Amino acid sequence: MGRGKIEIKKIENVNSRQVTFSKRRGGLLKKANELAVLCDAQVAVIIFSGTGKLYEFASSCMEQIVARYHQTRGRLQLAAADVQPDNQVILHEQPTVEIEALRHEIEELHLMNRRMMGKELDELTYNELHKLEHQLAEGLLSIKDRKEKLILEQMERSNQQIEELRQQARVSSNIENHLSLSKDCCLSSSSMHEWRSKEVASDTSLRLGISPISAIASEATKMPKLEKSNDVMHLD
Amino acid sequence: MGRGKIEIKKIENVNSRQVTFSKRRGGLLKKANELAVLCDAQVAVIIFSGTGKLYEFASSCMEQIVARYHQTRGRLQLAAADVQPDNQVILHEQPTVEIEALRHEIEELHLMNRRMMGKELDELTYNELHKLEHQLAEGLLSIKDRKEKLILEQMERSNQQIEELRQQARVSSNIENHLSLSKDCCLSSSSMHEWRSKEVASDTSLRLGISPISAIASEATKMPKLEKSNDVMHLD
DNA sequence: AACTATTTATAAGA
DNA sequence: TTCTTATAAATAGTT
Repeated sequence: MGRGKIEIKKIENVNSRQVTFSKRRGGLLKKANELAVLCDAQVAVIIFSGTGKLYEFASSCMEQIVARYHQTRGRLQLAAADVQPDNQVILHEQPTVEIEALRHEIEELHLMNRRMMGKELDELTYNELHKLEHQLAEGLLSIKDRKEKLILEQMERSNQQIEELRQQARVSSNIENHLSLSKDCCLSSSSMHEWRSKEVASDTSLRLGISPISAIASEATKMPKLEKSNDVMHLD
Repeated sequence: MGRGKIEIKKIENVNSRQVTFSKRRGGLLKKANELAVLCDAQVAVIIFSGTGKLYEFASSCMEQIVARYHQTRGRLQLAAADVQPDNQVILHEQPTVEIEALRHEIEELHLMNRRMMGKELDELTYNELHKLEHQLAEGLLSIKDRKEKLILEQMERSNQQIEELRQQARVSSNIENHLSLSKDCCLSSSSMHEWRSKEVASDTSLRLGISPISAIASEATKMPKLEKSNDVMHLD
């Protein structure tokens, strides 16, 4: 992508190597971010220049991504080692040591979770608190967006259903009956909380734990308010 | 780079998200390699798809690059990749099972973390989203409170210092000198982010991973705004 | 640091 | 999925 094609081998001219590094580094980090955002992926990039300077990108916490990498990789390595029992197995950890490490990681993740819930903040610096706040605020927005999307989808489905019922009613000339039915199927606050997105709902989603809310907080579950009134929602 | 321009935000259509992920993942890994070769840099890329699948590139050994990253960051790597040649490597059946269980737990915690950051929400029901939102909102409040507390504490310390300096100034009858000094020690936006709470700050707090902002996003670190002007803050 | 001629990546469509 | 192709982006070489 330039005035001429180049072959991919080390650029010998120090100066143009430096320039190219600067340009392509920016390009790589930008693309890493785009991939993470567009595809909801977790992406980490670490770059050390020839002179030892560090550049990095992490779509979320670098430590967490690296930890996840180790944890995923560890599993793969173990599986591979089980398949191919070598004579030299020095890379294997003693199980108790590995268990210790995993427990430690679990502790850290629990701590992170508690902090996201606003607990155990005492040891964090102002700067860290600020980042945490920023991240939670972003997460909150995504969650609100997703909720809104679910509502609108359900709305659409309800409308379709109502339309079908209306047409049936017209055919059977029994209007009152079906009107009372349509009242039941739309937007009661008690049924709202049971909605699921069509395809993806499964048992596992429950197991994968939204952290338990305190008993008191869960009592006061509120009806979501729809800020934007939408044409689709007007049933007439 | 395609038939049309797209904006960089999460692709909602699951299918095209998958396709784009596949294409861009390849592109990113290719470019990572090119940067490493052309510019003689050390490059590592870690990608987790939304479904948890791992993809990676490392211009040399991933472990080595990550270790160098940690070293540069001035932290020890506590991950499970600790290799210590042991003479006593007895594989019991039970530990393997326990390790599997621990890893499973870690996966769940990672998932929870990502969800709190507003990722991977697709499989959650409306009800679950609502609880999650509520919890995050509460957490956010706690964090804001804690930040405010840190600010007020710092404020108080600054005030004391200023008072001391004032008294010294009065004693030495050299007022102008100390006034200019007091100006330096209060509330510059650049120093704000470096504040630490007095007793509890420690190295370990960093390791416990508040997420670093993405390289791109981190350029635009903002000054926290103080919504509430407080008497304590008025130094005169 | 800018500027472009080109190459490369990739979005949309088949 | 994989291929194709029109178009957007990245960037090599130049100013």
